[in-house]
Amino acid sequence: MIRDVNQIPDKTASGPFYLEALNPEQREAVVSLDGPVLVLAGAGTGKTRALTTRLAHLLATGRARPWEILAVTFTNKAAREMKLRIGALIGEAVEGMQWLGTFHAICVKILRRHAELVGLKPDFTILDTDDQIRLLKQLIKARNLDEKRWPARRLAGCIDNWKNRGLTPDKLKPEDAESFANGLGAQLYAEYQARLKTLNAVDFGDLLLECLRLFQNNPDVLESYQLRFAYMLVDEYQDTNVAQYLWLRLLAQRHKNVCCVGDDDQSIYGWRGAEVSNILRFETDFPGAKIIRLERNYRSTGHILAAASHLISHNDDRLGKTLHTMDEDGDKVVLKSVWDGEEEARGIADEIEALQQGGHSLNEIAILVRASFQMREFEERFLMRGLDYRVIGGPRFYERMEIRDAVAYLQLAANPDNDIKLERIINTPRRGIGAASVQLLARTARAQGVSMMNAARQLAGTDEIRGRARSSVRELVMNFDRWRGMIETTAHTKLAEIILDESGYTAMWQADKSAAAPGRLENLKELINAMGEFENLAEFLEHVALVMDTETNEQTDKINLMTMHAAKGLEFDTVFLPGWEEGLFPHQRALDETGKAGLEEERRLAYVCLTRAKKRAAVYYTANRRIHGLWQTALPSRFVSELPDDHVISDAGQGQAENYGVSRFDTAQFAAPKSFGHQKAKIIRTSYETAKKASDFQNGERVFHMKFGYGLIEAVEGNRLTIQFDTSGRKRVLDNYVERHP
DNA sequence: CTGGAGGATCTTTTT
DNA sequence: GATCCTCCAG
Repeated sequence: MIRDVNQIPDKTASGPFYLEALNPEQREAVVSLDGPVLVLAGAGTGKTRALTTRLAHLLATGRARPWEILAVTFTNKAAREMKLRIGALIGEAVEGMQWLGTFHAICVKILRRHAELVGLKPDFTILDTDDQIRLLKQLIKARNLDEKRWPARRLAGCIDNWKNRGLTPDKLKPEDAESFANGLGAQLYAEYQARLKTLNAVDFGDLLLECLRLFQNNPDVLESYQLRFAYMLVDEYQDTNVAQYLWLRLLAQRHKNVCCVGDDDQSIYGWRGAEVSNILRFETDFPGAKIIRLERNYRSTGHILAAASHLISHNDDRLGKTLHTMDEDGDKVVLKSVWDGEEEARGIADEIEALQQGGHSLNEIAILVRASFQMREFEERFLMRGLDYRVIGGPRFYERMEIRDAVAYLQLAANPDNDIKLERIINTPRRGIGAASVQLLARTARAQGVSMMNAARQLAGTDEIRGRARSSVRELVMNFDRWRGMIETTAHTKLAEIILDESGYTAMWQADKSAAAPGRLENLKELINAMGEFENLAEFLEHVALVMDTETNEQTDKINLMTMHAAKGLEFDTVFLPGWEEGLFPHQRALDETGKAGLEEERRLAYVCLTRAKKRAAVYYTANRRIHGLWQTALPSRFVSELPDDHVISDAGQGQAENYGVSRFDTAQFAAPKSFGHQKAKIIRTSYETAKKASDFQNGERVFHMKFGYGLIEAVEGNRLTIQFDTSGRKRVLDNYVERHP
């Protein structure tokens, strides 16, 4: 949020009151209503304010009525917040904005209206990831593929990837299909899609793709939406994937009043299909687009902003922005070297206690980690000290096993033909219906073209299933028939209680002696509670499918603990950044799998983290870290050396670093750094060279690069080569991505 | 069909 | 080190 103290109202401002609180660039972003607009909004530059004001302005000036505006966000949280803030500006009229939501929510809305046109029934179900994996597992098994070598999880990843790129099975190129089971992936993908159709189901990726297909195959439908959406607005544009981009471009063709807001430096979701290039090519797609840069930062003090800006300047692939702050210099970014994770957690807990004693609120303190396993050490330490903390973006409520099971029961009561849900709960709790019986049900259902519930109803009366399985199947069918009959007559919360009770699901957890069981029972109670917020069962189930988080407006004072990714969009007075070590951050896997692009994304992550801090930022790195149960010597992250000396203060704690001698953990090449400041850069360079030897390429050599083709080396700096490529122009690449051309 | 033992695996995560 | 998953014996 913006600190109003720092907003410098422009004296020449005139017009509506809400424009007065904006700086000239923000105001430009608000009043440039016609034609395509790209707002490049740096971290902390009042993006959300500009964006919500723009929407309010559209409505207040009568340029558009609420239902003529399409406003898309990525998360439900962002959609909620936007709605709240527009409401604060314009009041009730915000309720009419029925097209404000996530990409997925908007697509569902459109798809339900035109389901038949894409071969679905309007009550199609939306699969969650569990269901998806289960289904894929069946398909892989049916092909007699080795499940170890080709896990369903990985196929799900591939399919997700393809869908993000807008690739339906028919558009898949052989080289794409190669990524799973030597090309079999393409066939499995096609089978999976066919299976979804017969189940009258879609997965998350399909919501976008099917909507896209609907538009492409039905020009009249497309036109009706193009006409309806007089103005379009997209938040976090740097996070859009290809499918979303195509969807937007199609809808914007008519009025071309599309406003995209984003920041290429904050693109941290490349690994799940986000294409920064969507920002880069905006001007090409929408000729005459107006580009507005928001570069006045209202969040961080001078040193923090300077450190972050300098760090991100190491990236080649960026549009380039220069952020300014009117704020004072403030504190320098603190750099701390510690022995290991334990000392790191202890040190941060100490700092937090000191801040707390100084009257600072814990709510204004955050710890941002690269990987979730790093959280444990902090949680243990905080519990020990009695410091309250909350984990942001941890395992989500609706993703918990017991909640998914319970929801599956409810979905099945609402729609007994939902085979996927039936398979999920048919033997949970254990009722003696094993794999063999389930197989039989599935086979019978398939043969007769009916749902498994119907097959179960038939088989319960024959001898094909024996013993306990048979009586259980019969009982289950009868139960569901009864529960279904109660939907109209019983309050949905009451019905949920009855179902969980009579099915034996509650009893299953009551009998469970594991430590997690009481918590699960609590969660089930909470689920019933949450259902009360909805009118009826159907409404609740639609919500569950799309909105995986629950709103929590917790007011108590707690330290915020989260991953770096979860921190995007948030801000805190004080931010602790532990674990800045090579391999952890930047993460080794990012480097291995996507090379330079991966490194730059990690660097953007560092930038996002630093710019979360308003007043204080502290970076920590350990000399030793235990990963997967093994102790490893850690090298300071290269990002540490990319922080500018002028804006950083090195602090070896209470001198602990000096007191440690060389330990059994130290390797010959690297001992824990003894002091910082001027020596910092040198130590790190040494470690680099041991880790990654200087290039043995020379100027004038001809080389080949996987992506850019053949080229001539023009310069060598360490392991970075500047190459003039024959067809792709001049690029700087790392030497391990090229090979000598004979 | 169920439960226990051994084995592989372990970044980030929204919808 | 911890957890989730698979396999196998009962």
